[in-house]
Amino acid sequence: MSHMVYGRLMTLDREQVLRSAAALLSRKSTATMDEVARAAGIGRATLHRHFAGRDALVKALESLGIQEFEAALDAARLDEGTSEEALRRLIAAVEPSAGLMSFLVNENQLFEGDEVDEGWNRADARVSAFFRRGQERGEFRIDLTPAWLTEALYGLVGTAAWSVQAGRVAAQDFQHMIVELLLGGARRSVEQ
Amino acid sequence: MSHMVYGRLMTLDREQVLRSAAALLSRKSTATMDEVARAAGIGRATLHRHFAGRDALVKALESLGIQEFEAALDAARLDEGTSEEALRRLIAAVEPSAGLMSFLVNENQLFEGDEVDEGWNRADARVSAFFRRGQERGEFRIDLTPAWLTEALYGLVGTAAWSVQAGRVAAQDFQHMIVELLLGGARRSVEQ
DNA sequence: CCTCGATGAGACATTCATGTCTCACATGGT
DNA sequence: ACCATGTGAGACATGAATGTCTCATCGAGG
Repeated sequence: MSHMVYGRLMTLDREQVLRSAAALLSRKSTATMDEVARAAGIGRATLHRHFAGRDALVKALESLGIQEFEAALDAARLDEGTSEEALRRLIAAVEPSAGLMSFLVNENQLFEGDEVDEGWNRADARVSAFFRRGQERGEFRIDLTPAWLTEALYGLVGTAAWSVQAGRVAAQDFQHMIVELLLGGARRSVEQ
Repeated sequence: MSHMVYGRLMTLDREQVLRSAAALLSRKSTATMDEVARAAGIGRATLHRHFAGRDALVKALESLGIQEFEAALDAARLDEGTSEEALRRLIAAVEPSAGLMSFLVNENQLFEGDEVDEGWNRADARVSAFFRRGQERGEFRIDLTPAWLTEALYGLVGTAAWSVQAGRVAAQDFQHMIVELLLGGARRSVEQ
């Protein structure tokens, strides 16, 4: 039998389809179900067999994105070392998922009042708590709220992912661009 | 006659319709032509009389956005005073157009290879040149490229506009959030 | 008061993405 | 060799947004 149980683990096929869908939709968020299928190298009918519809596909992508982001949060060990080191680890861990996250953030903006996936709230809380902790330690300035720093983090990750995608900045600078801007800003500090 | 010449100035009606369309589409970028019409307090047929179709409407919005952004660039007098002061003026001048700009930036991402409006290139060049000048003056750090700083500026403006819209941050903090993060970053500097 | 122009409402055709279904085919397991 | 399951391709219905058209109405200007 080629299918295993649906649960914490998913079928290899499903996983691969989801990956290629993420790659495509990160570039072209309005891609058709047919385009998604072609990109995955399968027929549209088969795509519909895996995912009931576009909504189901997007929800699956959302789960994947949340899962990857939370894995990045784990891998970053946000409570170890200085906040700066932790942030560098987080951005590094998040880089492979940046395109998908950018897509999902934009996608979530469309559902105005509707309830957002609880996973996002969990992730938001962890990021926000990280910034608050850094403030309490005296490592982050306190005139920028944790909520704004969290949003700015998402925004910069998305902007960087898109800028790389569009060829406007070098892919190898991804982490440096985000971390340096987020931490130190554009101003050239005196002691530097 | 209720119509004046179409040219540099547009009909008051047209202008107002465009404004309300900008306001609506900034919040809900997928709004229908019918919704746009209702929001403007006119019928769908009338909307089509003003703008041949959705594409024409978006193009008109793009022109409006570019015009407002270039006006903000003018008003900011980017070559007067320190780069920091100039950036503060720019963000202040851009605030009223932030929602529209955010919409247009996201919209432009959908037209991958297609040629972008030349107005954007002009504006991009001015912003990019501003950052480069600041680097040459020693006011901005040189390890972040002008291209990235330009993209980050757009991204942060859009993120801030959306965060305010979503009620996650206070509207009155708009300028401070963007300018401080963009200039100084989140790190608490020693001399502060 | 009358006329012209713009409008709103609605009918209508068209296009496109979606979702469902059928059928022939191939591949893998028995 | 046989059978079953998954698959691709295509036909088909559906719904939604778009674009076009007509017509009755309203209002301003002559």
